[in-house]
Amino acid sequence: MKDRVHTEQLGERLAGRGLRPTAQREHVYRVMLQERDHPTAEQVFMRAKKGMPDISMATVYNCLDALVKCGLVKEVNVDRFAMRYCPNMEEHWHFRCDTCGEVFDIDVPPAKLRPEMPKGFQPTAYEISVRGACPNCAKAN
Amino acid sequence: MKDRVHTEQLGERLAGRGLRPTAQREHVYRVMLQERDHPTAEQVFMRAKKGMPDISMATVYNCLDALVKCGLVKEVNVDRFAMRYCPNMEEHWHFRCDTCGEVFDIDVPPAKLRPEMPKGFQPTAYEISVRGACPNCAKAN
DNA sequence: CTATATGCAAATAGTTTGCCTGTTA
DNA sequence: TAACAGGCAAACTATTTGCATATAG
Repeated sequence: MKDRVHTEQLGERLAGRGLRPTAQREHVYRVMLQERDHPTAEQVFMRAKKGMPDISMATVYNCLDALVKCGLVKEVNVDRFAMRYCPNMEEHWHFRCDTCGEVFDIDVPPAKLRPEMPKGFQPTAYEISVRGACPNCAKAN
Repeated sequence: MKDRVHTEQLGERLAGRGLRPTAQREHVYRVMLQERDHPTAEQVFMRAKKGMPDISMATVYNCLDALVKCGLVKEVNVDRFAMRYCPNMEEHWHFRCDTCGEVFDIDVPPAKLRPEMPKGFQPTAYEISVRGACPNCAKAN
């Protein structure tokens, strides 16, 4: 149900940016909402092919771009490897596990979200990511 | 003088990691200390060629790797483009200007440096980068 | 003399682009 | 029917690798 609401938003959101709603964009968005993790474009591609076997990698990039432009998905850049995409639009931090490579959302009290900058700097986006061991991997040593 | 001290450290630091001191590694380190900015490997390569015309790109990567391994340089990953290298080993944040692309060090009171994580997470590195307009570009609108 | 580092060129990974066809408003 | 989107393959950028030669311990 919640996904349905989101999917209906999609058309308006795209239109607001002069972008057209297409089957591929809707499908990619649906795929992004299905698992609340931080897939790479490659992973989105593989998941998207399950319901739409002919979709191409270039289209996945195009769709993800469109979703980023209309504010439904965020790009996350936690390491030197592939860009990841995050459907959680709440302002939050990321924790990347050095052992399993997984990326976790860290919810943070609003007061802490926007650290002060020296005067003159005008921040628009805070990208805070922490690396280390996630609870699972820390337990397993 | 300050650089000289650093350069002398280099041999021991490398040895401590089982790495050999070479002319190239010393030269790349010297280049890193000359301008306290956040060059990409490509930029380090171009600067390094001035004093050592035959150095190769692969060697620049090797040298930067060696410097990272022995804790004299840090990798900085502020966008989806090339990795940057930072000779400032003090714990600090980064500010990346969306207009000019420049990366600035932001010194932060120690209390703020290591935000708390939910229990179970064991952080080893905090990578905090903020994007927006730097003082110069903000002034120029 | 043996292990490690360099230089070069080729390989790779992630992403973007060009071109032609299909689809949307 | 004009502008935009999709599919495919080729191009591109940043980085890594393999291999022959050079150098450090």
